[in-house]
Amino acid sequence: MPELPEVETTRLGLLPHLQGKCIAQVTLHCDTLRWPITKGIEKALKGMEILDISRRAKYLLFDVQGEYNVLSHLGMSGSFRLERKGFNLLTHDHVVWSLSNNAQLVYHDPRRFGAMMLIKKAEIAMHPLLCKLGPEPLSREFSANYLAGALASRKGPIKTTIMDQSVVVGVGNIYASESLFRAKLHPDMPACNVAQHAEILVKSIKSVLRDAIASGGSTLRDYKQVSGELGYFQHRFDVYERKGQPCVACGDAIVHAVHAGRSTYSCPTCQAQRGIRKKH
DNA sequence: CCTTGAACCTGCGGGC
DNA sequence: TGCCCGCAGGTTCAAG
Repeated sequence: MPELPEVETTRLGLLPHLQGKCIAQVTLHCDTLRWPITKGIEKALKGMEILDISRRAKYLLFDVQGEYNVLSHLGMSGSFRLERKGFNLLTHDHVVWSLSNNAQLVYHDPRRFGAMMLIKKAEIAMHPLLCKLGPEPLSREFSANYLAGALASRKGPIKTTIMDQSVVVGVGNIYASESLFRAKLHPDMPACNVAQHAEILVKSIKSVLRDAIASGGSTLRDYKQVSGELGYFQHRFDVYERKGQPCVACGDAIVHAVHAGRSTYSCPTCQAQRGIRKKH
């Protein structure tokens, strides 16, 4: 479910409730998500204060007292919510952190593609899940110059390339289609041919992600903000899941395609391949 | 190195 | 009603 905007919305929702609170108890209702939940996590976190929550790519990083931080990923269907003591445990509520003020942090993930693991603070930068990630899309590091260089050796379609987390992090299946629409670039364009349009693509990715964060992310099926409120960026999709509906810019029907097994949506007119003249 | 496809797992909606 | 199929916001791994 979550791309960068949903993870960032989760972080922003959790932070004011968790920062400065102590973890009284951790309860596991499941051993394994995508990987086993770190053995001994209950003991390692007990009594520790939550100092901060940060985000890298689509990972949440809980900075807690002691030797370890907690690295978590929401996979396709994961979410965090806050409850009160005595709450009704739902199916797929896999982990509960009981806080010192009786608030309960619940990790819920039907498909269990997510993750929760301890990592040593000293090893964050070199952690295998984090060390090969590309730049943060909303940072200055993600520039036209950088992207042009990253695309130069890539011949695959631009859509799958911007979803490659070693090129740029945080862009998933929704925001890839939305970004390419804003940039007026066809998803099938070979990535190396997009190097010359890197500036508009960088701007489009940044603006889509910023707008989505400002809207509390997108709720397609089950994603909710920490408060339980739905995201509402889905009401502002230009192309995603709009097959056959009129393009917001030109009125032509949005088309659906598949790239690397994932659905892609685009406007065949607005995103006609740049640099290729229409035949007549 | 780059790319693709399969795998992980559950739930839901559509067609028959 | 029930079953089977395809599909769903991600990532890793193996193989070409």
